[in-house]
Amino acid sequence: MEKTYDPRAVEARWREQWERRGWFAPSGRGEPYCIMLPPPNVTGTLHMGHAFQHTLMDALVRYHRMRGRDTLWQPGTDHAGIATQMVVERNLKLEGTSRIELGREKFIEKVWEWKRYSGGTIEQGIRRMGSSVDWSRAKFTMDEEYSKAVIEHFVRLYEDGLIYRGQRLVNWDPVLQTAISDLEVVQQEEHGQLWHIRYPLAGGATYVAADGARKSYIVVATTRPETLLGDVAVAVHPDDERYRELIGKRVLLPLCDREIPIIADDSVDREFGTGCVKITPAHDFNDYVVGQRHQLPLLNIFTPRAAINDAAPAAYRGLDRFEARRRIVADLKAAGLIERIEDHKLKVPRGDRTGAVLEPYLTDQWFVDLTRKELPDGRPGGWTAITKPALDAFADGRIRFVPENWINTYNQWLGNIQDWCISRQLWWGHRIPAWYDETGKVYVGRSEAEVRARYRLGAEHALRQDEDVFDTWFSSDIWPLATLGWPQETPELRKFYPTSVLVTGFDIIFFWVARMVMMGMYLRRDQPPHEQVPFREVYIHGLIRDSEGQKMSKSKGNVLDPLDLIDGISLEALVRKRTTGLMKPETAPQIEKATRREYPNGIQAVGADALRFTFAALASPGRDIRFDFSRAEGYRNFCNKLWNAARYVAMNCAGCDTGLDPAAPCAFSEADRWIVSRLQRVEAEAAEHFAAYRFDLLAKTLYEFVWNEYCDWYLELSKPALQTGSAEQQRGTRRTLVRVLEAVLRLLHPLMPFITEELWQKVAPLAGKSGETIMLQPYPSARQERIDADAEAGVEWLKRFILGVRQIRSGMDLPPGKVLPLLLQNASAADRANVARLLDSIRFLARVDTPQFLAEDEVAPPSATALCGSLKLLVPMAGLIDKDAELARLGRQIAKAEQELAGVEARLANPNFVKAPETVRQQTRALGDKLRQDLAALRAQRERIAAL
RNA sequence: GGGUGCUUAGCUCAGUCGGUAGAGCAUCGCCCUUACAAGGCGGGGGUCGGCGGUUCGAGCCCGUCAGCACCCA
Repeated sequence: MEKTYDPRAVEARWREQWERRGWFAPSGRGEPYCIMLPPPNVTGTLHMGHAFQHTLMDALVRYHRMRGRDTLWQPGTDHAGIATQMVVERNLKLEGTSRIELGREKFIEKVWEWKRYSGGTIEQGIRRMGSSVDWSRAKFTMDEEYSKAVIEHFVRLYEDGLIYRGQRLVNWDPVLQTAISDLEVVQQEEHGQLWHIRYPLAGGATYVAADGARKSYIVVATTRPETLLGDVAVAVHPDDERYRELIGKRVLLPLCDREIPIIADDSVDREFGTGCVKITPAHDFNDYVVGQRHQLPLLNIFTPRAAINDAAPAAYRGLDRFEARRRIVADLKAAGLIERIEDHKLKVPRGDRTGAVLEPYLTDQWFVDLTRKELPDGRPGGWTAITKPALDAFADGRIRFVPENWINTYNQWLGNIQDWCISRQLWWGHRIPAWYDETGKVYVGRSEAEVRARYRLGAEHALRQDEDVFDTWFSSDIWPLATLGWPQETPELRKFYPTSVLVTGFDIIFFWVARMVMMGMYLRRDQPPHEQVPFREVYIHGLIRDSEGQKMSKSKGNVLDPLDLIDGISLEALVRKRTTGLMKPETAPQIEKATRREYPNGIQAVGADALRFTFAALASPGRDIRFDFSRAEGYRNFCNKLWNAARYVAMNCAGCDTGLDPAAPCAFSEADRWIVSRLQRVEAEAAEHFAAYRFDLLAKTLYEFVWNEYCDWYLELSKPALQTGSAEQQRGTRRTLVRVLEAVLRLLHPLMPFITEELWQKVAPLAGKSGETIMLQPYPSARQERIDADAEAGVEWLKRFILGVRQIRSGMDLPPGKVLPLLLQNASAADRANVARLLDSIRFLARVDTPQFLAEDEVAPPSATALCGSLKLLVPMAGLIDKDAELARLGRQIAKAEQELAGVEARLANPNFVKAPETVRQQTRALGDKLRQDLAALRAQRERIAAL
């Protein structure tokens, strides 16, 4: 074996083998366990969030597979409507053409081309992480079968009366020219202005304003003066004394020569601006509601690109909305109608993809009803049939969140949900299965043929399919169903639905989790209640941020590519990667500088296992992760540690008797029994941590066991045993060495699949295990009867003893290799027995001669001292030890003990301490006694040395 | 405005049932000891954000203030 672990070749070999042998597929035996991979964008690349998420899912899947469950990890990709269409449009622009120029059919062909070109990238990334997904079942949301399921989904809801088409205000992206979901709107606080505009009263009327002056106008405050063209009323609060007399009167809308009414509505905030607000129902969500209440007309003044349309006065037609604002403000100023302009902070809605300012826009769209209790014909409405069950599933525990407090977020959102606009004015996606005849009458069905047959429409009856496609989430909401074959009642669907756990980020609880629950349950409502839900648990993980806590983004230039961490990357290549293709090229120098500062030597390869282990170790619940590269380096070192431990075991056990023959007796030392005992405890902890999704504690437990116990102590203890032990003892130690290591490899396998597989192949035969892969071996579980309290106590004593000698050695600057004489004073019978039993270990690990016991009345020579309980360890000073150094060392120890004793005594002195439980009081008294004894011994020693 | 989370060593974070604080990295000293220098051994480093309360005892429970982050309106 090489001296250092090199992940590259090992990883490539095993991931190829695992997949080729079909070991990722369900075994067909055992209780089902299923995780649905959140389908990534088919044309995307693997980012840190995926890598993190995949680590956790793969750990779960490998764990349960090893536990004998019939395990399916269902992979696949999403067509990601808007995102993909935008990328392809950008590419077309570079080629000097456009979507419109190509036409729908050719454009879609281009998208498929792009998918074929870049579609494998993310899947390769997933493979590199070691994810054990069942590739043979991989699905794509635009697959023919999947698309059929999406259509079925829509048609069924439609037939149940839960889908309607209507003209409503939606969030409109004027750049993409499509409706987008509320969830895709980012409300950004920006600096703007508040314009105070005079609206003259109609017919030359006047009134006495609040300041006592008689005025012929009222003042309306607005952040969007251009929408004035679409005003249909001015509203005041009904109780507002200032304007009471004006209610029912009319104003003359500036620049438009239209008269509009002054109405009273109690939604008006009297404190905001002047207390008079303009009402523009076609361009503001609040105003829309007000308009409905007062039966006001809807006056749309924008084109789909948000330019002024022909409903506005001729002077402004065709102007872009921002230009229109400038012109309108200028014209109002010229007319003396601007009273004042003040700076104002406001929330601006922007599209999360384009960054464009969105418009509330009046369009025909398709909606899923999620709010009605009952349909007019008496059937259940969307609230009753879809929303309420999705709330109930969590309330009654059929699904639970981990960590559970996410339930609040979920309930709050679902409790206030609006109907879901599912149509998008895009070309890439599932085209809505609705057809219109010449009169505009709509027919919904699974295909045009079905529609014609069903409604008896002959070929002479022209039908035109709806141009729009579905919101992507309206297809991924049936992911757990459709990937398993729904609407067919397939064996897979019966076996794996409901799935076991969904692993995802909190940012898509609304987008995806809630919608899968709603639609999954609705479409399975004929099943028993526990079988309807799409998953039993939802594990919500944090977001991966950079080391400064910033979100990783291309534009910030702080993105890390998981593959670069696995493979390593030079500084120059990293800088190039981060600074090319920026939206704002002028930020490149800054990004370059920051990158050179943070990674002056580029990134050294750590391998997939170390990266996975890092993610697991950082996966504390309810917390975002600041990705710290030094942590990954630490776990690369851990891989190397494990590798070298195995190397040691191989060197000492390969070709030797490792106790496989049951006829040959083994003698197990205290150390052997200790490490086996500790292993049981670790195995029990591992099971707990998996059950609680505490990957961080799991990683910590295993790390500490391997490094601090198995390597630091057990391997060292095995050395004297193998050098000087009897045949039985050597056999016992070799057997323990290989068996504990073999178990450790299985314990670690779900987190670090590659290195554990590689080492297992070498170690397993020595441990008498056979099998083609560690993947399919049982996960270790604790055996109570192997816990050995005596051995644990013995080795703890030994560690204290050796630590004492090492402290003397280190404090005295004595070379590690130098064999020291050692005297023991004040030894109890137990101490004497321990020394006798563990003599070889003591001599080897402490590097001392056989210790000599001092008789009770014997005077010790001047020595450096350490304590092991009440036992005093003495290293004679003659020729070895520096008096001043030893005094300083003792001084430090005394100070420490004094400080601790002071605390203990303060507690004991508290008169109320009698209320503490007896065990605690006894513990505290014992601690005080021990400290006092230690102090006495240390002080006496200090005096003796000082007197020299 | 409503909600959630966070604040512990220089940095990144654990801390279970309330019993008197831990890890990794960094740092300092000694050591290339035959598994591992990506290492070994030892050390230093803390007013657990502030204040108040409950308690014999608070990093942990309660209240309050401050700061940071995110979500919703």
